[in-house]
Amino acid sequence: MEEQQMLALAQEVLSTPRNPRQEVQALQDTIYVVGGKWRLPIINSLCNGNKRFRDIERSIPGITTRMLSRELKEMEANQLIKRTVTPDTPVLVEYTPTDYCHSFGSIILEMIRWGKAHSEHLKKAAD
Amino acid sequence: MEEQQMLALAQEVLSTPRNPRQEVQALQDTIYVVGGKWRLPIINSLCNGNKRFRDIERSIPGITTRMLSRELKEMEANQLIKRTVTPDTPVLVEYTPTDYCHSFGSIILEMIRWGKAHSEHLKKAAD
DNA sequence: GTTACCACTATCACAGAGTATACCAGCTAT
DNA sequence: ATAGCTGGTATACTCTGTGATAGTGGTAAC
Repeated sequence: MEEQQMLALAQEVLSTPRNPRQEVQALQDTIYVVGGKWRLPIINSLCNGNKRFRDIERSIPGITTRMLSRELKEMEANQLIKRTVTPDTPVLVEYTPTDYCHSFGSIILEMIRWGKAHSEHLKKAAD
Repeated sequence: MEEQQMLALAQEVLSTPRNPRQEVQALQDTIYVVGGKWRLPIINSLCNGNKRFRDIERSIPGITTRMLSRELKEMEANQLIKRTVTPDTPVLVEYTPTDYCHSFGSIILEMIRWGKAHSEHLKKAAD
């Protein structure tokens, strides 16, 4: 990415809203799509290079096999991920994020940034 | 904000993760705090300048008085907003976002960006 | 005097998100 | 052979976030 583009992005990101109606709709759409406790952590895990069921499971504290299984199925149906089975022995199942899936990257990064800042905030407040 | 700072921000936003353990924790913390259907739309509405109960309500499609009331109360308890009562006649109640509340700005903007891009995506797919 | 706005609160009810636990078939290393 | 890995399913349960509906007390306009 070029410097110019990055500046433009930063400016757009930081600009003030223009059309509240449209923007609240966009916001609610996004909340609907990434809603729930597990979508974004799963996408994050996949984008971090985890491909196999148990690896993804282990990378997300607190998730159960049931929830992971359910979410992966739904995300495959929604074209967010691709499931590939290699029928060697032993069988290998791999989940890979699609381009569409990668489009959540900025949201996830902002949320990680916020979470880190928040924990710093709590540390300081503990003094 | 200076150009230098903005560039640094853009670079940080777009950088690849380093510490997956810490980052997944930060992500889950954030999801916990902004979880639910209404938090972010309410914060967005407040940041757009809405102060009064009915104004906020009207600015968020689908929300009920009950949910708005509940969320506002909890957000006040969590120092996200300030509630000010002016006991003139008629009584005036105003909700204003705290600095802490403003810290969600980047997340909201990214989600609005995603939502807009998503609707463009759907329009194109309709062809 | 009745309609309507403001700022809510109360009660009831429910789907479905999420949890807990157990289990399965197939493979593999010891 | 038995313990452990992989990639899941099945069953049962909780629980809470959310929705629907109604109502309150005060003010003000027509």
